Amino acid sequence: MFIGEFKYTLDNKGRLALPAKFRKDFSEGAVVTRGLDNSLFLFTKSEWEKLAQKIAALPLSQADARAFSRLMLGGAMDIQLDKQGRLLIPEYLRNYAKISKKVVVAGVFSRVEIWDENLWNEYKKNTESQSDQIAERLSNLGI
Amino acid sequence: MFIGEFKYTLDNKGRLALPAKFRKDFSEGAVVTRGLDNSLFLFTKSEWEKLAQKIAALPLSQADARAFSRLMLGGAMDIQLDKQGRLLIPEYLRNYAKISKKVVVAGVFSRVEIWDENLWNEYKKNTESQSDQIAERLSNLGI
DNA sequence: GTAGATTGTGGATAATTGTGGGGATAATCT
DNA sequence: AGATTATCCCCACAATTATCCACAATCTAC
Repeated sequence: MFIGEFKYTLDNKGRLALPAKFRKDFSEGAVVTRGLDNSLFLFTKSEWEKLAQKIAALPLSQADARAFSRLMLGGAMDIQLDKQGRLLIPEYLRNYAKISKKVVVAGVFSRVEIWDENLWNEYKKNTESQSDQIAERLSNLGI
Repeated sequence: MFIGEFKYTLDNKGRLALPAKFRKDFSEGAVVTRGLDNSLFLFTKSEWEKLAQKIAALPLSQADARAFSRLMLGGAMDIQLDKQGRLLIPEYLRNYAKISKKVVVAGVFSRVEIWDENLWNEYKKNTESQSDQIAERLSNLGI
């Protein structure tokens, strides 16, 4: 299970270090693909297999199912860590996630998310303020 | 399993390189045919057999089924890679997919799709913007 | 606090891959 | 038949990518 939030900088070859605790889980390979809110998802091989099977089972005849599988399967990429525990993120995924230099790596249970630091901060700010609102609304309900 | 998104340029003989990771799967030959959304589909021999069986089993009485099998079966072509892992796409398929020079090759699980780069970008722009639908589909799959 | 190990980051070198072209052979046209 | 065109096989080479090594900063253990 992946938990925690870590900051890294891409070197000028586009390589990204993973948190040391995560590395052994990816020793057999990793799969990155497009995630939500301009993030990237990183799965272990076995988690990915399960997901890919489900996506591939969607009907070819439906246009939006095709679009979805093109985004997720076509966007996915098999990669493996180098000896220092780094991975090279393909350019098109870096573009998708608007990743420039500073990156946040976050463990979210069964997957790892990769964010551009600015987007991450922005997103956190928004959700934090939202959670305040939610709490307030809850308190109005007497909780 | 084919995954990933790769960019190539056709040389002036019309040859298209395949991603190195895909090549061994096509060493026994490949089948290209008309795909959906103005792309071309590329199958391994064995995947093609399976799909062709399914299509052939469609009821001849339905006009849609006839049209679909003409599209896929009629457009299909047996080809094989040269020693550098390139394939020569027949002209009528290049025309169908509006392929000119820059090409995107995308792995989508059991098939490989071949797109003109411009059409691919356009298509992606249209689908990426529907991120809420993507989120919904992902949560349906348990992500 | 000090010594040793670990980790983040940067480069150098070696291997692979993308792309181009020449020439031999086969197919097509006049 | 002869000429023209297309197709396949080989080689070549620049550019990209993977692999290995290096080192400073940080952390851990005693």
